[in-house]
Amino acid sequence: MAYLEVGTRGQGAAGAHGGTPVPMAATTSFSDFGGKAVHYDTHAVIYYEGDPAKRLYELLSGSVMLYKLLPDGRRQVVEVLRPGDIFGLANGDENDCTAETLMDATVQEVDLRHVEQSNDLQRTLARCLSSQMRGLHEHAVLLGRKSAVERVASFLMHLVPDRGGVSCIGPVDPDNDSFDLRLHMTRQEIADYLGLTIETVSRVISDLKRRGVIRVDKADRIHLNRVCSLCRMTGMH
Amino acid sequence: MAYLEVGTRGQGAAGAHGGTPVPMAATTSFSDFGGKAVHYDTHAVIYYEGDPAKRLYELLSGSVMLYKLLPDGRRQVVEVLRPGDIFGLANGDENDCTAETLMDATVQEVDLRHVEQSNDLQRTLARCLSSQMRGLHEHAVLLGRKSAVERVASFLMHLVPDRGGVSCIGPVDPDNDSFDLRLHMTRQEIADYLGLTIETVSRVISDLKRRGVIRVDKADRIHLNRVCSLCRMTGMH
DNA sequence: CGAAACCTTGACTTAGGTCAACAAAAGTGG
DNA sequence: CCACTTTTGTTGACCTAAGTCAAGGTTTCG
Repeated sequence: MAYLEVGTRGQGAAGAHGGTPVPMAATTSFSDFGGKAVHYDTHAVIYYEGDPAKRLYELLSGSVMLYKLLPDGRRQVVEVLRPGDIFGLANGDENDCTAETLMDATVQEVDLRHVEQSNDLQRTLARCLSSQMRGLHEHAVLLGRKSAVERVASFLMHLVPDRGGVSCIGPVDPDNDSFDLRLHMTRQEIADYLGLTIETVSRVISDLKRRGVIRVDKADRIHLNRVCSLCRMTGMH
Repeated sequence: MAYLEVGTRGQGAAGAHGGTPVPMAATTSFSDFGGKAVHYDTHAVIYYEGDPAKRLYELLSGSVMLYKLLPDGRRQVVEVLRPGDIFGLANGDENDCTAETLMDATVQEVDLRHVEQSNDLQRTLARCLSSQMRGLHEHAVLLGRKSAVERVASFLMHLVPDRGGVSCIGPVDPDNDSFDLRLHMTRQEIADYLGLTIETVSRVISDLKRRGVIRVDKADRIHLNRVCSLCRMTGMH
């Protein structure tokens, strides 16, 4: 296991146990408090739905999806996590989702009893959860009310930093409103995330291609020709 | 506006039934820490999506829904809250949803700055949020992967205490597996919650009636003839 | 190279949406 | 208490977006 302390985050305030009162202005992170960093390969399962929950996890690098299965095999990817997100939550004592990596990932694992005791961890937890909750709210709108095109457009827009949100200021260069992105999910994973079938996802992508909004260099390498056009297809403007 | 200080929860909150005297440490509630209890009438808006967030709210009694609107008027009800739930969360400084009562409701309102300072409130917050998060995960499965019948069946089952969950033990009396419930939502609200149209909700209910699974006494008064049958229609067994 | 996994496309089906009419409650005001 | 409007719910006829099934093309990898 090779892990580097992710530098950008927090200030290495003594990882002491229990409620050491840390000046909490800055973005404290789970990695600042005990636990260990663990590396997982692509498509590794970190835990299964129904497993007893004994740890809390913070994603340090890479990407992880949480999904639930219905008994007949239908799957819904419920969250796609990015570094800084927290998972492993359970109110009872069982994990409510399966957690699987989408690419190599490093994860900070903290014992639940430890989390229970630390005021700082609780505080960080509350902040992370409320942020993730907003994401879930927005995703509920996508799943409940958006068309297939709107779903795919929204999905792609989420992969473009600083665009599409409330604070979106439009293209930096008005003559070149393009962006290159990498999907770290297969068509099936995207479909299960967006509540569609693999065929519909494929068809929508082909359609965006035909309309000149995107260019597909490789299945997982997509060039957005006009970010603003795509944004107008999300149903949010 | 008449508000009484609701020191002890009006109805048992999530999980606890009525008379269980709870040890303080385990289930601290927002009402234990400052703020004021406010009463809202049926279909009152507590705040709008986009309003600056300045308070945190705990639902003490009654029922509140959170919803988001798309610019063209499509609505998604994102959560239906029960006593003990917390809302008013915002990661930036704007509320991400509109909060509207479904029936008369009493709400404990705590200033956000106050929440920021209290370790106990942060702890309570983390616990409530992780519980609500599970609900959102399950709802994502409903919205992304379930048929109309499964959605309505799941919705109704959620209104039956102690049934349908992992811990469901089946009917108490094997000869009488019935239950009476009251909907506090219009067909339109149910539709917007389940990601369906009002017509589909109406048709599914008529269909359940025709099949003898339920009896509709008044539009909002529904008698479940066979809870187990209904449960088998949720897609989860 | 060959197998397996993944992606795309076409032809066809269908669950649920749309539109429209009507029925049943629930307010409102005299 | 009764007209009278408004809101809410139901039902039917029809339509369409997305699902299903099937075939073939690409990429990846041992």
